[in-house]
Amino acid sequence: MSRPTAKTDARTKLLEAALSVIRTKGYSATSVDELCAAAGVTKGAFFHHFKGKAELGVAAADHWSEMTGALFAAAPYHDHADALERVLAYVDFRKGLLRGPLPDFTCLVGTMVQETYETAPAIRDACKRSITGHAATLEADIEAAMRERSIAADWTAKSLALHMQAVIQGAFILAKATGGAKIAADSIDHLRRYIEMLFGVESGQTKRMETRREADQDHRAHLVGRRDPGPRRTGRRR
Amino acid sequence: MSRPTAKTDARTKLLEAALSVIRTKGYSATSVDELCAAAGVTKGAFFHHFKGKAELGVAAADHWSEMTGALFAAAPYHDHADALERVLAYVDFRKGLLRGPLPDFTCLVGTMVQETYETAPAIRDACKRSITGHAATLEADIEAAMRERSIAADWTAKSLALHMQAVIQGAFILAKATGGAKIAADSIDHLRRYIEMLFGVESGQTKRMETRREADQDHRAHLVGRRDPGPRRTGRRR
DNA sequence: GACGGCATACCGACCAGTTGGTATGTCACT
DNA sequence: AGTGACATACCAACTGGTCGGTATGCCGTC
Repeated sequence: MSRPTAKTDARTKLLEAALSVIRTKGYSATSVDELCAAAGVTKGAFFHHFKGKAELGVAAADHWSEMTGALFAAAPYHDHADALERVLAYVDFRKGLLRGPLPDFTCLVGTMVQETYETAPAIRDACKRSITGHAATLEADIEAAMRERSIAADWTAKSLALHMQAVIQGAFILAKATGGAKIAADSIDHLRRYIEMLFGVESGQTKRMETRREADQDHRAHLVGRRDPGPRRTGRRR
Repeated sequence: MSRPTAKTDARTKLLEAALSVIRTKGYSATSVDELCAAAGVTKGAFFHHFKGKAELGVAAADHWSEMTGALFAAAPYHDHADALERVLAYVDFRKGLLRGPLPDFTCLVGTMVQETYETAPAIRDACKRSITGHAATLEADIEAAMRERSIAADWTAKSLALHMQAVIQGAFILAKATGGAKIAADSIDHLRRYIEMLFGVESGQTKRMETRREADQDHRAHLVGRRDPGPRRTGRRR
């Protein structure tokens, strides 16, 4: 049924090329010819597998969802027994991904949706699926954390999960604007601090009225190998 | 020096058209011809004022900085005597801007930089100037708030100002993906709560261990017409 | 096990329209 | 008569997309 030519068929090569090229120059600026050249296939192959450029856009977003889905599913942040720690470890994991050239760690669908939200509904929807689908994988942990820590909040697990995505997407934009990842890492630090505060974690970070003078030094220390001593309390309330 | 033909010269019309068209379809997908048509001028006028499309991109970003700079400079959030309240009022102001069609309230430079960060350094730099320049206008208030509230933190006013921009930019992406502003408003709510928590504001929002059952109801109440009872302290500035 | 029939995967020349950009001209002021 | 502010006409390169063709595998039939 699907053992056509061999290992890497043209479709897969085109999809893989699309991720790389579109993340570098955007969707609109990426031409079909360039995509074919990058994938090492001909235009005939392109239009054999996709009805047009727009369909490739959708397929690329879906492919992105699969790739990132697998990456996050296999990531170690799930290992923590404590739900809140899983959430925080997710944030750390995202921060850890901010390495290498910008096109390698920024988000395909975040880029694409900005160019297509008004002009290509099919692509926009694929991007929406990708983002909200990924956010949904965080909801259970956030909810569990809320339960475990007895958090009664006027925000929902879903809204926090989406907010986390917003911060990450925004961090990518700042990174692209400044040409470096540091600014993105700083923003993710703020996100982590926010989550800690939401859940009442007393980290060594934000304290009031104490004029701690070592504060400025351990700026990034909290993420390299950070591991909270353990769940404060296994118990739940409610 | 600059009273050429009349009220709205071609350059200004092109710039204004650029804001609208680029925000709708992105920079790459916007053609010079379309820009000219939208501005009601000819191609000759375009290339008379700009060396090429890239130069228009830079000029559009600079124009955007001027426009938004004036908007925010004239905005009422500066009126509060309390620095923290100015910062929070800024957040509210940003949230209040989330009205009408998406292309009307989303950010030009946030869109452009995603398409040009690797291919057009001049545009990227103009976008960077726009974002960091705007963030810088928040720094003084944040710093003053930190002083007034005696906050000793391991984050800087600058990093918080930039984080606020990241959240807003990310919120725009989510809004574009979902086709609505609500998701962006929710994210800005989270941002507000974060700032409140950073500064130790005891708002009616996130409480722990109290099983408040009205929490779920007043979900959006806190921003529609929110106005803290008044400055906590008329206190000094610098 | 050779056969024709048929589908899939891919090739690459070609097309019409669009792209950013140019060359030249007009015209109102100064 | 020169200059800034446009307009018109035009172009070469590129755009997304088409189309006829080929190579190869799988199938039931004889």
